[in-house]
Amino acid sequence: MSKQKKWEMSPEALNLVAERFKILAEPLRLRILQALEDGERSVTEITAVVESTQPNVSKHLKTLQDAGLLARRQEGNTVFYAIADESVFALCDVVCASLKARLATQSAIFKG
Amino acid sequence: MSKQKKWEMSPEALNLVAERFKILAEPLRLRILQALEDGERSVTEITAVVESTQPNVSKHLKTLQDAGLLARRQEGNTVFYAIADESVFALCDVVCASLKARLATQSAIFKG
DNA sequence: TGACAATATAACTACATAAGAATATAGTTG
DNA sequence: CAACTATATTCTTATGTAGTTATATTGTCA
Repeated sequence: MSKQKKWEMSPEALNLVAERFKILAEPLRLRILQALEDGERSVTEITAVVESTQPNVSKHLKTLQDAGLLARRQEGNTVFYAIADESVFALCDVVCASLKARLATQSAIFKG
Repeated sequence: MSKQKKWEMSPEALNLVAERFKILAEPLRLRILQALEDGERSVTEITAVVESTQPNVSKHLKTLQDAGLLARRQEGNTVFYAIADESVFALCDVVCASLKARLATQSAIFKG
């Protein structure tokens, strides 16, 4: 692992970064992103996949779209959402690897 | 950019990922991590750098430590905290790049 | 136009938590 | 032990927001 390069961010920049993390800090929103991994889907489809209510899903979809993570496309009566920023998957992968490493370390404690 | 590999995570795993994002979704916590980028620091030093109150900083330090992101070392009367999980910097870099790209796109709209 | 379907919005409730203030705990030094 | 310093904890207030329910909006088709 090479050292990350120096992190020179203003407090204002950190506020924006924190906002992005906040968007991703909701399990249902992560499930929505996961549901769209293979391509666009309608609101009804997403609602079924993530097993929530339609208004709740609509609200989260708006949040994700406002954050620039989703794109919206309307076709007649139905609205399709799609991933607009693939970096979310990279972020989740990094977190996942970190969590796995941590759990492995903790688990090793009990193996004596 | 190559496509991320398929994302097969259970809802429970996504809950854990969301929790990690939630830890990072606080500007002051990001500033604390930034303050520790170059090595360990005492609580007093951190409090001065991030310009907050000591109790508030202590609480956030505990949150970060509980999440496995910081390590704690006590020496006499003073306590030093240090980064325990370098992945946080990688995460911030990814978010930062994504935000920059988005702002560049938006800004281009006004350049005609 | 009227009935229907898909999506969005509004009002509300419940819960989580950040920040501040006061205090407690622990370690040091005289 | 007493005085002091560094850090942690407790309690409170204020704010944000996820989820629910009800309703509004928008589009289609008869």
